[in-house]
Amino acid sequence: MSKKPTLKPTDSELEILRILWQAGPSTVKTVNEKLNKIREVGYTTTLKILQIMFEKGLVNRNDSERSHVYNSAIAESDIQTVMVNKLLTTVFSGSAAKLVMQVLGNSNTSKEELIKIKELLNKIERDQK
Amino acid sequence: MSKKPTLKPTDSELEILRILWQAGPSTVKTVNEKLNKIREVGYTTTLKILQIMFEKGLVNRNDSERSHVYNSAIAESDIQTVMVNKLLTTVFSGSAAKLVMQVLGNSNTSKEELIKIKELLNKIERDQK
DNA sequence: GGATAACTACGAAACTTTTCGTAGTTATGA
DNA sequence: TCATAACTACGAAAAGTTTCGTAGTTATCC
Repeated sequence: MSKKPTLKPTDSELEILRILWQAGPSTVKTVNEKLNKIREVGYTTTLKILQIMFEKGLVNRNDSERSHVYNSAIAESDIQTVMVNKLLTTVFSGSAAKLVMQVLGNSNTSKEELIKIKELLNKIERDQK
Repeated sequence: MSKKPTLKPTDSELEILRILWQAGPSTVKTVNEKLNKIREVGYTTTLKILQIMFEKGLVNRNDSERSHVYNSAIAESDIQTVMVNKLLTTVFSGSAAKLVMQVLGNSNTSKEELIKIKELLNKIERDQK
């Protein structure tokens, strides 16, 4: 019965979602303070976006206390899946390999991470047989 | 002296850029026809977006003929770099490994692609030493 | 109780993006 | 040449996003 969220957050919404994922349930005040470590933004601006996100179903809200407590209503991994798939189709014509090569070729990935990735590759190869 | 493009195309702009990358220099008519294979959109809508993109420097234009010919002014790889980096920071907290694992875990990648990726991994490992 | 502080709600302005109607211009062909 | 087709230009409406001012409500503390 609850409306399913858009799963297409705007940039501002994503910024707030990241804060919530990292911090867990938070008041507007807290979110706004963390936002202001990155850039200047008014309290009511943050409040408004949180309210819009609540309407969209992107966050849920506990208003039993005077200071309402907001929390992400969607898992970080869900957003990651959606956003990666979007990037894949819109910018890499669906080629996962191209995307992966772009990432690996362009960033500094630690040895440990590379090993993890290689293990995953081996696992996928095994499963494909 | 030419203005440098934003490198932050909107969704509609990206859609058109993809068509141009794939097809090369194209008239509005051609672009619009290809767009309409995906979704219905008016001719003047496509024209308008192309004109805006021209103003932004995202595309260049040859208007020596009556039918102006538009072409992408930025390389596909440049957009790929920008978009991947954006995704990395905004959705994966900068962890390339997480992103790669998401991609590999969630899509059907061909054996050949997997091999290519593994080769790239080996190369990076070698270079790191 | 009354002033002040800490909140939320509401509404609207400012911007950006998307869409398209309409008018004007140039080419084409009967 | 004149009607029609194929374009571009212009402008503005529609929709979405971002921002914040102002008003109202509730708690706190003297």
